[in-house]
Amino acid sequence: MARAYDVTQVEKKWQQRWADEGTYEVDADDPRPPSYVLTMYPYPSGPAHMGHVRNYTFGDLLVRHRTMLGQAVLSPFGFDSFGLPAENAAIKTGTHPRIFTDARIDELKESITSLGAVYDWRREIRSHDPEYIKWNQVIFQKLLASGLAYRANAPVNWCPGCQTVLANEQVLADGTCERSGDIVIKRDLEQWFFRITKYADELLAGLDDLDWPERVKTMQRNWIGRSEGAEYDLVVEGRDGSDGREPLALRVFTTRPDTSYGMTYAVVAPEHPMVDELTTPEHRSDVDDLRKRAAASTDVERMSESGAASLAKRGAFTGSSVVNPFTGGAVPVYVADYVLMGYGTGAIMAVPAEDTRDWDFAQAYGLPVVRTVQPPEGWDDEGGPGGAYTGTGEKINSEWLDGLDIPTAKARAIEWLESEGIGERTVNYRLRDWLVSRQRFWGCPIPVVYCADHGIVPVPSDQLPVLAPDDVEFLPTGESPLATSAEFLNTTCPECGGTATRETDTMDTFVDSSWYFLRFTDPWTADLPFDPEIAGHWMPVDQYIGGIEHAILHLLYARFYTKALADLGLVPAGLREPFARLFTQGMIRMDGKKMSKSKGNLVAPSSYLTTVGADALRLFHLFVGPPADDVDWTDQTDSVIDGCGRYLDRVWRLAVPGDETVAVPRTGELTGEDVAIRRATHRLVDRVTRDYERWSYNTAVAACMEFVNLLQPYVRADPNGEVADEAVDSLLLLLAPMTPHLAAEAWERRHGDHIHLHSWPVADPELAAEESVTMIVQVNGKVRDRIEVSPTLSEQEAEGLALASPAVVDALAGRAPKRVIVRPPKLVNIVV
RNA sequence: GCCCGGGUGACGGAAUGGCAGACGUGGUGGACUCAAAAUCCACUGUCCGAAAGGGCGUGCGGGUUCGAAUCCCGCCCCGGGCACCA
Repeated sequence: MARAYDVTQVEKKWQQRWADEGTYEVDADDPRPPSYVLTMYPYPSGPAHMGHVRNYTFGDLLVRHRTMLGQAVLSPFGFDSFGLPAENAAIKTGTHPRIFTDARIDELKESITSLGAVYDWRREIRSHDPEYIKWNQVIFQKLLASGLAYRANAPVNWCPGCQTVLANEQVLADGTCERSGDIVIKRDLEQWFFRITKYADELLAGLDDLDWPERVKTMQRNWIGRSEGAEYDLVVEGRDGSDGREPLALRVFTTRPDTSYGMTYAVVAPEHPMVDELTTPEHRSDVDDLRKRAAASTDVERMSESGAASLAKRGAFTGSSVVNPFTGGAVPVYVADYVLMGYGTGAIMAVPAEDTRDWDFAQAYGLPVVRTVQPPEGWDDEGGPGGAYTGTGEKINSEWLDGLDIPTAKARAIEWLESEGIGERTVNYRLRDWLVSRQRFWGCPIPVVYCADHGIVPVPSDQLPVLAPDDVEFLPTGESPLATSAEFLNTTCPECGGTATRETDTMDTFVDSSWYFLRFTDPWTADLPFDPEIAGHWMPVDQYIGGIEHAILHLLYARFYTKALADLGLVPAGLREPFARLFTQGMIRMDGKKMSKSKGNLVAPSSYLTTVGADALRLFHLFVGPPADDVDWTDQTDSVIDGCGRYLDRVWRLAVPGDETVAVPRTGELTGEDVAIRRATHRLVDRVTRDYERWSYNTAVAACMEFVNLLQPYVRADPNGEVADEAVDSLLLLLAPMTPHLAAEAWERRHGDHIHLHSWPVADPELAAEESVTMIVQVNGKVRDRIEVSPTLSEQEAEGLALASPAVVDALAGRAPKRVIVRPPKLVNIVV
């Protein structure tokens, strides 16, 4: 596409200028009000893709806009540079991950810069940088010292493809690995955890005050999964202690203690520690079979077998019974894999009448049903819905709870349990502690050693960072490659000097990304990860921008880390939330699928940079639709991008003096047309300013296009010089955050100075005020006339004008108005 | 199953109670040109009509209102998230 100006030369020139002049470098002592705009730091996978372009366009626009609004905008950039792709490349090609990663970073950095996105590069972070590793390890040790990091043996998620364990958050709903797609299996391993559950309540409550997309908050709420209920003991029949044996009770968790009278059996998870004790000899083989099957099956298999039909093979009777404390009656105890050891107490009271899973199981095993909530009429009739009833209703078959509503009955039941000492009110969370160990090389080493005498000993701070050695075998063995380096593995105990071995696991890369935004505020302090005061100056991030895919993982971990660091005194105690506002932009789709490397449907931004240029590509991303919406990349997209380039050419011709299509300007008295252009200019400033504030960039661009459509014939005919200059200058200022290169170059040619150092234009409401507006006149809601009226028209005048309109007289055809709705100056509606 | 979004011309979208379809893409016609490109101008929801003009029209069915793409109720479809969590 032939262009009106040398796009490449202009864009390179300004990218160089912004870097050389440090235009977007700010410090904490800057007198302007601080603002922190952050785009999620990327994993460096090579040159930027279209998703990056979209992401960084929004971020860059905000940085430039806020700077023009007079704020000191902190705009740092860094790289989430630890991770599996580099290690997999090392396994494949033998290139060291560091060399591989640094090369990818150079490519990404270069392509980000060529978009015209500006950052304070002095603050650049790479997670694999030894300085960053050191502070990562210091923080780990502080978490360890405070009990927030701990080592435990637990059934963990193992991804055979990645040859490492995964956090719960990294396992998808279908039981596969979010990264490799392999089916995740369970393994019992000794691993490191962060005690995120300690903050479950705060993580939940804190969401209320965040200016985040509602769906992200909902996803986090669901993930934390708080549920209130009660735990109580079911005494095992014959084991109440009266025969001299140790009393034995099964503790269950329920959110519906009000339904206790409907308990017709109890269930324990296959992994429950009491299974052996509960199982009688004649049921031993059934129970053992079930436990074996449960242990061998993956979550995928378990879930594929859900439904009443397959429930029969998923449970077994233990032969024991427990006593329902409410009724005093005994009910049988089953083992079934629909009860999970990891939630609540791993045992439940089963109420088939009011729980669908219990209902299905009871059907399969012929267990009785006792309703404790009155279902709606017809529920149990022939042809009625039948089954478990989980809705509201009056309590029945529940003795002293009868007639109550469910919430009241719940409260009464808990009061009774507590007064009898049988149980108590409890809160359960779905959220599990964060498993941070990874059996991989390319990550931050966990800075502890194991000593036979002293157990787990942190590596002394003067020996940090613990860095991975280069002499390792990059083979995916299921054990960290670090374990293959004898030099690394064997060390001495800092406590006693005796022989010790190092921890060879590395940290989940989500640890790195849980505090990088804090390090950005002060990456220079020598004796701390960052100065708490300076962090407090910039934090929280005023606007965080990223993809929806991080709705749970990164955003939840970063929130946890911020709270933990605040409690450890590393950031001001009052800083409880890292990201005040979050924006999640839509993804780029092609052929209905997300555009990504793995799907093989990438469109490279670089090809556009050399043809239409960065400004046109940026403008396209802003113009194509609301920022939060997905973008469909179609056959038409190139035409739209060309259209954006065409628009910029028109702006160039209007703005750069010496173009023969601009008429010689006139001075003196303003004509009606001059006033109209001036009004349009001020209205544009007002409208675009408001559109920026509400993230409506697509309409802001549309308004600018509309303005050029109006302005172009004006400057080509007989323009007033002052009016035309004000129009063009205002337009350039409004475009400056969107298409920075064009705006900067055109402005420099017009005025000789730097547009991005100018302040944002302000509309004069008087000049923007319309002289006349179009009033719609309707008869019975149908438009019959349009009348030009003064904006300050009175109701009487409006009605008079409307009734006098020939078109209205025509439409009324002699009928008398029944009612006249007058909304001056917009509308009159005559009802007959 | 549950929880969010969303459904408007050929296409991306605009309008959040008051002129539906701004702006752009595509299309059609025209100006300029020897010609093409570029540029500029006009038209472009649908039906009836030569035109003037009029009817219809925002997934479907109802409702509220002088007035509904917009608010309410019910349904259909599409996208996303969650899901043996007791």
